[in-house]
Amino acid sequence: MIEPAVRRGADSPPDSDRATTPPAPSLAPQSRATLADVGRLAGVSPKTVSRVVLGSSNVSKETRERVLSAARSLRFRPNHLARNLRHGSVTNTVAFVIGDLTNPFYFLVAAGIERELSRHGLMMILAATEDDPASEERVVETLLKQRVRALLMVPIAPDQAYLEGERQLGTPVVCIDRPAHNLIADSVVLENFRGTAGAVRELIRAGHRRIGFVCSPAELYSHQERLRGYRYALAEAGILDSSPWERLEDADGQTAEQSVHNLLAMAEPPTAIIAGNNRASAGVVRALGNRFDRVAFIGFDDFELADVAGISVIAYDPAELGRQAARLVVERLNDPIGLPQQIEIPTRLIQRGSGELRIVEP
Amino acid sequence: MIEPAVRRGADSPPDSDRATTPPAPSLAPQSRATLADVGRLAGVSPKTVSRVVLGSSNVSKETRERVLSAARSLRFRPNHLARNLRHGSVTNTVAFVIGDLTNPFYFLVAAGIERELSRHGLMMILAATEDDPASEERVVETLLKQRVRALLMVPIAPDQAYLEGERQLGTPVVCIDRPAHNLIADSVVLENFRGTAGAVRELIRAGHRRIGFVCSPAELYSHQERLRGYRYALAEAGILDSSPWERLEDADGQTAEQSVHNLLAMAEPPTAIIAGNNRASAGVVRALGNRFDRVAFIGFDDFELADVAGISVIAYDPAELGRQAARLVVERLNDPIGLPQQIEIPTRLIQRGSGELRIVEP
DNA sequence: ACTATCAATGTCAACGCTGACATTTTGACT
DNA sequence: AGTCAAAATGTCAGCGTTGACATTGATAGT
Repeated sequence: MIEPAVRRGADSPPDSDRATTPPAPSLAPQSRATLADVGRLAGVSPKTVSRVVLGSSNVSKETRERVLSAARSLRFRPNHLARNLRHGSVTNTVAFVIGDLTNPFYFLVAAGIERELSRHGLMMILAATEDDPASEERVVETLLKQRVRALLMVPIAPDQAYLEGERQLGTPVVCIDRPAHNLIADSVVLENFRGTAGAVRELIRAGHRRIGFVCSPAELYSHQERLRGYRYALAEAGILDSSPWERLEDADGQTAEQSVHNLLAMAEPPTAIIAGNNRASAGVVRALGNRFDRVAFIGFDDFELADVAGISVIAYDPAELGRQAARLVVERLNDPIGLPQQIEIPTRLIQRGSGELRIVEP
Repeated sequence: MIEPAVRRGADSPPDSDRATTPPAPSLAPQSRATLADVGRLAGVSPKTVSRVVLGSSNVSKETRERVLSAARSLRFRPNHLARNLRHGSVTNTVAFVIGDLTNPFYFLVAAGIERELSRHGLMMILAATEDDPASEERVVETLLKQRVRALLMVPIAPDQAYLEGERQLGTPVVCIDRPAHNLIADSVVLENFRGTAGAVRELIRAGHRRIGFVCSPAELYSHQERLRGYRYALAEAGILDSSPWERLEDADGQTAEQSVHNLLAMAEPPTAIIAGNNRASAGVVRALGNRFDRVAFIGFDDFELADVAGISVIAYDPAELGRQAARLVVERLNDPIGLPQQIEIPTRLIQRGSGELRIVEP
């Protein structure tokens, strides 16, 4: 932890010297100018300087100009810490609490958030929990001490009840990608169910009956929903037990490749595979090595150059997810009361021909 | 712009009512507890509460416990705005000013920054300038008003002299990917020159003589260096004029594909192409469509699934770039004096066989 | 019993700013 | 010249916290 060191200028020697050492006004000031400094130079009170800075109308033209020139020459920059403290400790910083910073998905979400927030004069502070449930509360606590204006988070801890008090104090909390547990909060999620269900239906239509599903363990809401959609669409087609083809073991993002090899080694291997997230997709692609004539493939989440490789995906707009979440934050700030909303970001199947278009004989 | 609204509790009615309406102490407090509130409940002075919160030793065990329990029951959370103001307006927030949020490169850098900063109790605030030089100073100004502790930036404006005063006040400025203009500042850049020079040498070794270079206009330091490395290695091989094969026109990230088609339409088309950045790479891959038997290809910057597609790249670790930059910030905070450093992040050629390994007859 | 010492706690002011309110100045109109 | 409203400016306090310093009370040493 870096300690804040109070840096007063070299023209503030220890007390013993003060009486004898003359001030050195010619040197550039070593500490920041305040309203009072500007006022002194312009021959007005700090309050008048404040009025100028805030753009109040009740300042004579010549005073305003004198103040502005003094401010410029002292490089005055209003202290928002002080201003915010004065105004009830309300900042214009919104925190985005994210599990795994290296997942490109979240970055695109963050980009959407940043853009929307900045349209409303709000700034985004990014905090990572390293996908560690225990650190979530600690990170959030730190942010609240900074008096962030609102919280955007990808919930990772099993329980967000610790935020209840904060919510009552009027801090908006918006959950991203999955809803909060034990906390009334807005959330923005994907159409997970519709996404996989649609993909499965498409595969069924092409004649596939044995369809594999490679994903992480279904602990997260999003993955549960995707699994549910997959099973539901299979059930529609009369396939009531899909468990032989479910491989929910890619916890670390490295196992998906192996899962595919396992599936292909079955006596009756699947003729198509769906990946439940972008990490799993990468694993599947690695395992299949573009041999989609053998096994059809559809991945959840688009990725760079998937179009070149001709890989079909269930796509959506991560930036839109962020944008909507930020929009909810702004809405809640303007109108703290109101029922919590759950927004669903649409997904759509982009068919690029990675096997899923070919009609398969049963 | 959202106005900070002072939210005092419902138990603070207008003055006219105050005398008649009894306070409702049973209701949860609608405003945040302060040191004074906690002190009142625990029967001690605010200062003693402060001591407990700061972990000072000079508090008796029983007082400490009484205070802690009072703090817990009031959900007390120290106000860092006030604390920071008291301590000379020094925060623990470091800003990362970034041009284009959607470039995955910067996100990985940001991830590296965040991780390193958090090891030192610092938080990262992300601000985008939308690649607009004019907005850089505005964005930075806003951040400085918030009294960010240090600035990490990808310089986009042609001049950073406006930060000189701030530097003198002790705010570390570290530039990323390219050095600052007219400002003494640390910077962390890539081994751009060595990267392209090495790639060209490898192609020369394989027998290539006509090597194309597809990139954005060489306005940025990084691109200039890459171009320089490309030309230098060609000159080493006796090829003194490479201009016919230079296509520095991919300003928007969309033109690279067209540039490749132009190159291939030449009377003597290049037998190999180097892309100067990841956007250009995507364009080249799109244009060539994996037909590396026709034209060899090496891209600057690795990307997801480049290994699967077997595309050779000049790679480096973006997170390392961020980590080093953050390290510099921490170093400068601990030791404000010292010569500015320029750190170079190594690049290395990863040969995956996108044509560059095949020996070409001259 | 009497001081010296030290631990535990309190008082006060200030960090920089701005609302609420007070005062002074200006100028327009009798 | 005298009155009054409006405009321009100033005074003061307090946002929540914590250093510097003061005070209290207990313990130990003579």
